[in-house]
Amino acid sequence: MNNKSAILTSIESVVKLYKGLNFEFNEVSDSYADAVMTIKCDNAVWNFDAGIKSTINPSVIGQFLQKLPLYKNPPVLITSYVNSKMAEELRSRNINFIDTAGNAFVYSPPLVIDIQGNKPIQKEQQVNRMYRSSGLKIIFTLLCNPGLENVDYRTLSKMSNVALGSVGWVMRDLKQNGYLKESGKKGYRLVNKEDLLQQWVSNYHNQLRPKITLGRYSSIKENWINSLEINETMLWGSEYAAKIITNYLRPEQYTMYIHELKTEFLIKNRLHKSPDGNIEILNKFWTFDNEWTNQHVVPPLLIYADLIISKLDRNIETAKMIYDKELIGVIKQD
DNA sequence: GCATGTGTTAGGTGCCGGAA
DNA sequence: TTCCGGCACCTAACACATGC
Repeated sequence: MNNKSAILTSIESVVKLYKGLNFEFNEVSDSYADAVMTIKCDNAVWNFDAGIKSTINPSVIGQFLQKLPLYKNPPVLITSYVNSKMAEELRSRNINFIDTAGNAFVYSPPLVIDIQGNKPIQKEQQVNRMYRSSGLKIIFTLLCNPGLENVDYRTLSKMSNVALGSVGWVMRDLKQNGYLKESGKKGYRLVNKEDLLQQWVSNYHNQLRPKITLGRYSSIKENWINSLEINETMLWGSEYAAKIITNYLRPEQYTMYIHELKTEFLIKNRLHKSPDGNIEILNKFWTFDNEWTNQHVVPPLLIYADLIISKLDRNIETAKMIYDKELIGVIKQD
């Protein structure tokens, strides 16, 4: 049983406790929904397109919002646990959800379900190493460099900037989770990349991004962006990178990925720490170059992830453009 | 048989969260 | 605030495979 089926099985036993309502779940293999949830009450019937997620965080919400136009029925998020803060945010955005702890918000008048305050019944499952920071660095390298799954571990460790010892553990997890399949003479092949990409985006926000964030800055220079001294270790991410590759977005936030942030760089560009600044600097965690490096732009996967996390409509729209233009071709090569 | 390349793993280190 | 234990990650050594 995969993770989604396990969550669905738990949900089925939870919703039996909702008196007067009959729930049915039918798994589907659409590009947007994982299942169709049907609620019956007296003679009334409601259908919902369900997205099943192992966790809920801002990036998952972003991905969910990106797919909204595709849903045929009102959508509902099904997950293991939604904490009270996240539940409040989902309610405020009118996003339906049900979790395995028994919390739910389903608003489709006259049907209204709003159950709060239930705590998770079991401790979170042991997290795979592949979704820890070192694992996420390796997966990022693999997703950005198709065919790299058969290079030796030392090369992969250098490109991903993780220790050699970690590579073996992560590759083992990728095999165990069905993302790395033996393919005869060709060695191993990365499969199910679309799911892996979405998992990467979700976990990047929680696990890796906080560790590589160096801080927020503002510049005291007017028109600083035009006089910025760019060096070879600095790449644009998020909104400004999206502007460069799509020419669609007008950036309000500026995200830089820098290999080693040096004081001279800050002094030259007159950047100073500011919690509300519109310049965010993060550590560039990978060492490989690709076609985007010359344009001082991070790989599209990272731009996509940062835009999705922002949860802003225009950014999500741009993320979808980048997904369709730059990512779908790579992940469909199974 | 030796050199080199590769994957595995034991032990050390540092970080983080919870308890006092 | 400090201490402590658990955990993730890294280093370095080891074993094995391969090619000359």
